[in-house]
Amino acid sequence: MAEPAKSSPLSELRIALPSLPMRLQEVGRFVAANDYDATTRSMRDLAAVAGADPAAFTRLAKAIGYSGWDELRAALTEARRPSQIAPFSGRAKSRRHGPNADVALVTDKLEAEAAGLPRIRAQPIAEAACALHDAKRIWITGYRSCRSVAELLNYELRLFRPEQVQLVGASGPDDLDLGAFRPGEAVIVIGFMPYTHASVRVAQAAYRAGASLIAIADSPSAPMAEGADHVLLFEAASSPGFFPSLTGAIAIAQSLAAVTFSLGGAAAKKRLENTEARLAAASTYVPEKG
Amino acid sequence: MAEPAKSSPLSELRIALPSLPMRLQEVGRFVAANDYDATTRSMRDLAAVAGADPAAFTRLAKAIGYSGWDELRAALTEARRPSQIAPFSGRAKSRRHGPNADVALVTDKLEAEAAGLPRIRAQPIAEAACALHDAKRIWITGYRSCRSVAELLNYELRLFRPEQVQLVGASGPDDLDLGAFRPGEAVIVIGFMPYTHASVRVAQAAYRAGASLIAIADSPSAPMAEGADHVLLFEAASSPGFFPSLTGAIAIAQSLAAVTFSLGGAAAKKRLENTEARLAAASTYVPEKG
DNA sequence: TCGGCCATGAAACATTTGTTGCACGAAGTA
DNA sequence: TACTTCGTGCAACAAATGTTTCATGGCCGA
Repeated sequence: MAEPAKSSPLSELRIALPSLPMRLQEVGRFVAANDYDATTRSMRDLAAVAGADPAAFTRLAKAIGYSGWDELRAALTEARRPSQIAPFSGRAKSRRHGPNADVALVTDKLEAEAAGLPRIRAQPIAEAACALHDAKRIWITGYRSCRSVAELLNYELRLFRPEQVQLVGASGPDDLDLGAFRPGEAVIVIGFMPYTHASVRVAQAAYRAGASLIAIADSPSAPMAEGADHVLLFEAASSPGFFPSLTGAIAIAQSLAAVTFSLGGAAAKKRLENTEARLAAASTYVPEKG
Repeated sequence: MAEPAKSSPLSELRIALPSLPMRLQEVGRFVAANDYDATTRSMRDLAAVAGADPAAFTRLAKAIGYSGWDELRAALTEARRPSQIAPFSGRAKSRRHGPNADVALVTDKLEAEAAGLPRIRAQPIAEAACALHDAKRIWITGYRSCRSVAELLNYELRLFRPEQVQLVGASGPDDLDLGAFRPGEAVIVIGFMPYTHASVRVAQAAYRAGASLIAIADSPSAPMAEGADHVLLFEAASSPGFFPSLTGAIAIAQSLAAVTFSLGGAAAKKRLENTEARLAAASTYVPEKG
């Protein structure tokens, strides 16, 4: 197995955790979850809160390679120390090569992802949400990498409008759904350059059927945006040569879902609560720990 | 004289500073300048660094109204505690109603989405990408809303490593895949609170199989992160009452894919070009217009 | 100059801290 | 069953912590 990065004491802890005795695991989890208190409060205090023996903390520290709790705590303290340098901002774009070239690439990529978000316009999203709110039925389309955005939107909208939201092509060939569009329904198409024929076909079908068309795209001149009632723009192009950025599209999708939910009022809230209750009853989730 | 705002112990300290004896001023300034060490290291340690008498710290605390150094330190500790709520700080949640309430909501939501991005750490992503690069096979898991992230990652990685990347559960029940994990393979699990049992099961299976485990999660103490070789953190919690934010997870996924591609070098480039050529030949895309 | 006052450092104090030795009990082995 | 190993809680330990006391020395007013 590859040598795990010893970047942070927390990661060392996490790696060793599963191979530890049960009580030590409990304590370890507690430390990982409350690492701030671990650095500030005393071992006995922590033991009292965690409901464990103080000695367990010392044993935990030794089990993962420290000489004692003091040393582990010191490591945690250093890891938590507020970085003396700014996290991002005016970071010099130096060394394109060298040992940390990968890290620089990640940094660049993240910056590129973040750069597009502030330019997203809020007004069209709010208007599109109103259209969704009024729609008797909502169809969602996205191909290739945009499929993930479409599925997220589908998932979130179905949380509170389960019967009225549907992915195009979810229950058979897309073409079957294209004939099902009706006036009073809404069709969402997500895409960016290069545009797939399939998405354009969906948009055209929606237009012809008289459904209100919402396009989430990277350009107002995108072919799916032709005839659209609402066009929500994001910036896909980022670092050249790599995959286009989808964070903007995701942000739009989530905002859209949030506002639509908000417009749904008490009824939507009720539906969401029902859904969550059902999931909880099916014990889908891991119970939260104290 | 107006009672000064007792908002933070540091401000109390600064206010009282000028009226203190000289030595206490020095110590006070030292505490204000090194408040992180003040909360973590011991009084005697601080005294040694500051070149002052340990007793001076006790006297300082009493001089500004605390019962002793312990109490002052406790106050500083609480003031420094990472806020479990509202990294939004002093944002006035004004006009929640009115004509443009929806637009305001969109704006808030978008800001919340963007806020988490700068805090993503690049180093672990680069390390995880190396692990992916070395992996003979890559499994990807995500449930509920995280499924969209998993599918995006799957899509992008398959563009240049089609035979080696696979969604868990893509070709049958998840349980079948869980037994297929092998050492030398990589398993990516994406999730945030509340965590699904299924995702935890996948993580545990990966750990037991000796595969390298990469967790993309909202907390280092997430159950899927236990035993993980790499943990990539994003912030899911945003506007309360609404769906958690996935932009951070998407940004991480895309950075991960980009660096992995970069590590692939000429071979990966070739594969990607082949894939694109095939798509073009199938006339998937709408030709660009001049 | 004297006497009171306060700031200051050093040492002694009681308390709390992290650690370790020990005993008990469960789980595994011969 | 008898023996060993290991995990665990308890209690005692030495070290370190924050606090207090005391002695010293400088400062100002009488």
